[in-house]
Amino acid sequence: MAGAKLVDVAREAGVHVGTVSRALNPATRSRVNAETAARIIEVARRLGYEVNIAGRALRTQRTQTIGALIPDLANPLFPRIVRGVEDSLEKAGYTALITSTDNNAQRERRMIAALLSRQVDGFLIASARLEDQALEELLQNGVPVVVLNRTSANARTSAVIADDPQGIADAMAHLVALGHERIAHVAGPGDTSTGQVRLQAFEAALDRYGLQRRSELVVCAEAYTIAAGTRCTRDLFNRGKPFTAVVAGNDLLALGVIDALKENRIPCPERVSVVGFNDIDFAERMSPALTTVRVPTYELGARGADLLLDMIYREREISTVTLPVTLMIRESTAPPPLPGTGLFGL
Amino acid sequence: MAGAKLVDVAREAGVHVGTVSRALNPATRSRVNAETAARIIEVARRLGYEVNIAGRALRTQRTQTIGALIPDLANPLFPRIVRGVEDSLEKAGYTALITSTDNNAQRERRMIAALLSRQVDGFLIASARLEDQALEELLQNGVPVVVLNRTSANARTSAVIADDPQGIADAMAHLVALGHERIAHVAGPGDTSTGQVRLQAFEAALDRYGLQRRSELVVCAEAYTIAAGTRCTRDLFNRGKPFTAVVAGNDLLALGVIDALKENRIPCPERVSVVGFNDIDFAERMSPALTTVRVPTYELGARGADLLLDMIYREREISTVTLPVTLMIRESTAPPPLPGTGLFGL
DNA sequence: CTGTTAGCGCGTTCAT
DNA sequence: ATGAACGCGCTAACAG
Repeated sequence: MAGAKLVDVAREAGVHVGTVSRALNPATRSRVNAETAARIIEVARRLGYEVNIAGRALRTQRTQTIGALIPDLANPLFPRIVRGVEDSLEKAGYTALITSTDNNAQRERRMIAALLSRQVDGFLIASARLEDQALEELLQNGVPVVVLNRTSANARTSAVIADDPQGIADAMAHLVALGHERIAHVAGPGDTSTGQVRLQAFEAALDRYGLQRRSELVVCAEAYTIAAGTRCTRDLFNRGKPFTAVVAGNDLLALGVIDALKENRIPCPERVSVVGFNDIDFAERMSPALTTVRVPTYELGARGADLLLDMIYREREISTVTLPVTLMIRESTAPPPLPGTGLFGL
Repeated sequence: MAGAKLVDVAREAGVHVGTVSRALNPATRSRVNAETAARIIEVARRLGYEVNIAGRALRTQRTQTIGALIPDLANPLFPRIVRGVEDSLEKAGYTALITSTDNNAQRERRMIAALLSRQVDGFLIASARLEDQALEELLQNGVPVVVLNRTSANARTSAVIADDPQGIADAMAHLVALGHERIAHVAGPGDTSTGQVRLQAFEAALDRYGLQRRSELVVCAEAYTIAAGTRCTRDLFNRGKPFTAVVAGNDLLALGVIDALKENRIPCPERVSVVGFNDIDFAERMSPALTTVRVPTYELGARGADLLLDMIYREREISTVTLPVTLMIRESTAPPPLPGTGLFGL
């Protein structure tokens, strides 16, 4: 196990290092006599030889390592994505350097520099903003990048995303079918594609069902966190416009909404329904169990990694993969209260 | 940004690469004229020079990268630990290669091989088993290792763990104070230190309070998962011995216990109280909010990383750090039902 | 089919 | 204080 090198294997097998290198690499193995190759492989195994990736990297300019930028591992959405990434990468002998960015542009830059320094072969970025300077530079320098979950304004990025418009459309159809007419939206941050796209889909649905767009019923969160969801909902209350349902930009925001509701002793879903987005782990165990849009997170990560490997090896052109979503109806949505019993005497 | 090398900086600064190397490394900077050093640093900055870690690694035998073995990122316990690890490492210019092992010994071996191949400077292992062949080999080969959360039977391992005995003792004191006498234990896997230590602490508490040890009220889970918790609780039911409280080996098992209770329409905490361990994110938002033992997870990761860096740089001797825990009393525990109204007519 | 050589980018020794 | 040269482990190119 402890560090035999090519030269050790070569000496032991009575052959030269070049031959060993060729024998051990499946791609070049055909260029060496089958019997000697077999002997070399056997010796390598016996000596516990493992290639030194640093040495190889210096020569091939490939580390077989990619960098993954994750906004916040504590958001249960991301561990699932990471898991998909890992599984896809492992098949190709790749490994991921995973870093949390905290949605902090400065920290993100530091992380990218650290990863670049480690000669990663490409980036998987789940923390992209619509206008993303760092992402822009990466692209400019021809670094292979695949954006996950969110997109950027830059059209030249490959991406794997969920069908957000469909998800919001399904959520709205569900609420309208229940009888809701005054529906609020706690949108994700405006500098993320998910924030904007879902907001647009929300407004499109309003139009579709002939419901009035009310700017007082839309509030934009500064981050995808529970605390932000709570703050936004308090805002909504302060505006004094009645509503019977809230579509939240994601599940954490939805949990924040529910917290604010509890603060004000407003029962969910009896007086206000709440819908989330992503279907994070434990969403169904919350109180109340969260109605939300399920995103195939594992697959999202796996497909993203596959796409990136394609770009690294085959210099494939950019492409966007959109994954289907499913509305999960649980306990946080119900028909609106009867007129006269609802919020603000609605 | 795009790959300036030492030689580029040297040419631009009208000086030789050796000098540049010395000027850029804080440790050797004193050996070079202050003015030229300043000029070199300026040029490096202007050219966007970033050290090539692969090149450095080949020379120094150090990659400034460590490997982290995590059983399951989807268990909210671990993202917190990882975050602590990241923050500590970043201060030292280190990065972590994070891999999920799934508690699968074979997968763990593959991951270790992949990390070794990448010349990681050390390992942070949160997936240790009591008898861990792979860990044993790492230690044997003098690879710096710090074990997190769990320990192994091998005394030569440095470790950062929570005060499990105290946590269980607190949980038991709480249940006994509420009036519980028939307390069951859904223990973690017997091949983990956490499983064994918590079980022992459970039995010690039974003795302390003069309660009878009943083997029918102890069942050992095969994994730290919700599903395993549910299966174990069904087992408990099948044995037909009454109990009014369950101490679970960790929070996921506790959630499984609660699921099994719901299956049988047994209200928690009215008829059976449940205590978990770890205080994972969202534990307080579950239904019912989980009474559990809080472990300082972020600090656990941060201290572990510090310890590992110490071992790498100062070849420090092995040591164990034990972190204090806190019982979080919430909604899943309550006094036992009155005799005659309880489970199995208790 | 295999041996030989060179060089990836860096840090360090030795010499000046 | 700085230049020159070497070698870390590996693979690619070229001979033979």
